[in-house]
Amino acid sequence: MWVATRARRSEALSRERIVEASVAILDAAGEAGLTFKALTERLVTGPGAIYWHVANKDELLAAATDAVVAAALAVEPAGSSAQDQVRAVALGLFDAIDEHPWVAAQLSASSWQATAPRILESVGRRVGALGVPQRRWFTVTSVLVQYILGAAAQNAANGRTLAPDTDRGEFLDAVATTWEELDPDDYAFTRTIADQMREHDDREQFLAGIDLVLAGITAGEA
Amino acid sequence: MWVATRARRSEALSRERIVEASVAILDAAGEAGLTFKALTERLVTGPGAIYWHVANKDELLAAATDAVVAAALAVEPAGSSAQDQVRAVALGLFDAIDEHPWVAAQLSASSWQATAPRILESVGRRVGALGVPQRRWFTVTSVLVQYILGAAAQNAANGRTLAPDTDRGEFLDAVATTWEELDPDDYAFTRTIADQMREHDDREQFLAGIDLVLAGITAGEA
DNA sequence: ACCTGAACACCGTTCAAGT
DNA sequence: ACCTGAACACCGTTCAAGT
Repeated sequence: MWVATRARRSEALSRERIVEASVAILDAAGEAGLTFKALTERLVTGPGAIYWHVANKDELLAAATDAVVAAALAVEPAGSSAQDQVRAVALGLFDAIDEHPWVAAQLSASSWQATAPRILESVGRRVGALGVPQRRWFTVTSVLVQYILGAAAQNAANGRTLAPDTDRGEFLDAVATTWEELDPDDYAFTRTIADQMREHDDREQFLAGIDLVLAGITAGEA
Repeated sequence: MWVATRARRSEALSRERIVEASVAILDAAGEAGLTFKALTERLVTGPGAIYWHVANKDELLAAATDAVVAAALAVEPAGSSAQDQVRAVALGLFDAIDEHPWVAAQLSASSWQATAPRILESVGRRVGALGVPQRRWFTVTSVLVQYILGAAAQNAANGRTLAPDTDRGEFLDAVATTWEELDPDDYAFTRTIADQMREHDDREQFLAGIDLVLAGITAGEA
């Protein structure tokens, strides 16, 4: 009753607990849901207590983003070949951003600078193992990371657009139908691929993109 | 004096003028700068007048984004080969987002849905011209678009981080130095490429990425 | 050192009233 | 049909006061 109660009721406030609560709120309610009111209610304090540990809301978002990325990269990727490991790291980030869609917006914001080395390092080591000559490491790794984050961001954005209860099949069908109804003169191509969009799988397509880039790297151009 | 004055003083309010003013404010002051106060001052009205033409702020941001993207894609890309045209379209978008960095955040937000067909169409036509078999059009085009937007978004984010008066060389040097001071055990790779980051050119690297993807497409994998 | 909570300036949005 | 501008609810941040 004594010690246990104290621990359960209100563990001392800390940066870690604040970031943890922020991630939970962001997951549940999105970026718009993360307010100091929501935070203080969840942590049972006043705003001043939070400002003691964190400079402002931007820093909070950056810290929450870094926490999610760090967790995603902490999983040691299975797969023996360097190619498989690149795919595993890429998919790990893709899934993490898919589960925490608000991360996408943050990664193309200023919090980027703190998290960049983590991602560069994890992808870059495998680029080295791929046999890419050292003078191309920076370029090749940057391209891979840009593709990974770009694709993951758009996937997350698509997911966010949906109301939580919508059927994915219905949604894709609705988008495809919209595309098919576009002006044939201006949108001939988009109309043609509408049907392929109807049946595509996001993760499969993401991996196809990784394979495309890997094929380009192996082809040894650029 | 009579008609001219009326025209100069306050051209009738319209959705178009509101979007135009929004783009100008976003360019000058970023996303945080676009407030209804700033808009009403610039357009010399009250907030109610703006709400008559536009549903809410989100719609305003989406419309501003679409205007910038449409303008970037309206330029007919020079270059004879399909490969050159892909590069030209890609670079057009890259530069547009570089000039209007706030577009980056919007393109991975929900406004995406309205602008997507424009970009798909423009890139996709050249993918067709590349000789890619039709069943792969959707995948290949999506990969290209994801890379283009992902890379452009990160480039824009990097630009935004800088104070407007900072020297680019100094900034890159500072980041590279930070990387070189990372823990050698955890960041062996990142330390190795720090020097390449110091001297890289963003546009060149972006095009190298396009070439990598194009090489992958030509290699015929995936 | 850490926390409280009232207070401040500001923001998006609404709406009754005007023309 | 289009515009005005006061009013509302809410938000991030500060700070004097407490322990």
